Amino acid sequence: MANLPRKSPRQSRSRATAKAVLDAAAHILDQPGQPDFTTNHVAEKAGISIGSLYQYFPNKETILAELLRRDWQRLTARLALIADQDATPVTCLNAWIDVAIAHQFARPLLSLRLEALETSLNLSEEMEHLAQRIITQISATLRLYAPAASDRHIRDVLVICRSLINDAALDTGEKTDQKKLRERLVLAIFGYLDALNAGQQKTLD
Amino acid sequence: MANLPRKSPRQSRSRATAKAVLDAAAHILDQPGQPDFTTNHVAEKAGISIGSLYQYFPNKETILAELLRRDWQRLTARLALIADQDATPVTCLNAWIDVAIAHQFARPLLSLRLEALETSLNLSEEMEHLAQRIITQISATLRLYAPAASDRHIRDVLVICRSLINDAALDTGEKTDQKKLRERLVLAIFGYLDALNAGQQKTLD
DNA sequence: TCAAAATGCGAGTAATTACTCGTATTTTCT
DNA sequence: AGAAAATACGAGTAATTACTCGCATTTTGA
Repeated sequence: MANLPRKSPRQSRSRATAKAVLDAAAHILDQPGQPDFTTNHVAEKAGISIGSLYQYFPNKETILAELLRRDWQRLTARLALIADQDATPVTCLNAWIDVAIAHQFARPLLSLRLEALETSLNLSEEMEHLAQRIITQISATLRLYAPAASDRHIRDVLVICRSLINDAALDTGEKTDQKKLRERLVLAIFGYLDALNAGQQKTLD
Repeated sequence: MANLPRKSPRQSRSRATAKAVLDAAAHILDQPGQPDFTTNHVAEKAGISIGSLYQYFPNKETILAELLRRDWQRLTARLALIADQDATPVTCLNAWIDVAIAHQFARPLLSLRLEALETSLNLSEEMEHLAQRIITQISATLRLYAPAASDRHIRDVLVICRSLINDAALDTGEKTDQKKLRERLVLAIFGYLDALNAGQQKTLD
């Protein structure tokens, strides 16, 4: 795998080329079935030559990393926007759920596949930091609702959310109703947290 | 991809060969990092030649399919055993949780990776049927606890269980405590179902 | 206008890897 | 024992695919 840094696009022409690559890659990865995600195919779909592709992406992995970076950045930006409005915990959580669902439904399979690569791809520190900040915010809000929740409990809630949303994204047959998905997410999250609160009270008795 | 049927092992020697292949494959897939799951490597780890491997497995996918079949069969057999004892719903559910956790912890990464292949691999009808039977049993038991649960709700509970167990399997750092995982699973399952029951009662008022 | 820089091109290279096939060895069975 | 069947072997083949490099074309800037 080549790892040489490539020049970054200076002219608008080359910026369009780089964008075409990312768009084509995103499109390919959002298709059902096992995607033909080869560099040659990406270049073809982007309407450029394979040589041009490698002028701005030093290797295949870089394309995925950039897609993941953009996806993640878009999501975290929206989540942060809500957090900054310091509303009540429940309002915050509800808004976050909406954002997460909308994000997943925009490009269901793409999000799903990028997420699967999260561990194998090495993200930039910028991303790591951004991610940590969002998780901290969500954790803080969740803990306002369930003060006794451990880090593990918080993580559980996030894992549960992801799995339910991902499962909905896999529903190719019948279009999953976003509103109903929302209701079920609320059920799962607050079900878990309420049970946690109740259990904690019991031990406090 | 060759698809010719190969002869099935007749002598004990060849049965050992086939077993060695499966054992090696399972071992490779249970290692952390991206596994070197190539046919040549599997044969090498199994201590046999690549030619011998292809004498009993017509192609690479067959190895995975057989691994998945065995894994799934072992799990469903244990789950069915519990269901046949017709205990109370809660007792059943608790026993099932223990089985699921033990199964996952036996070969954490292997289970995880085989599960990811579940959709792309085409399982035998025998497996499909067996799976459906187990799911039906679990669904019935869950519905005894939460009569108002829809198919979707049942599926949610199963999805939640899988995700929490899988997430625990990924914990390479600190060994996740099985007992604590159990408690959290109970929290998630009954939290969801209790919330469902409560919500249903509310609309019935 | 025109040289230099930037960008585009795509046939070709090198590495990987699933899978074959002719041959050697071992086991079975009479 | 000895022929036939079963099993083992592994160098070699064919297909795929990430990536290069020399050259053509376009854009920039003075």
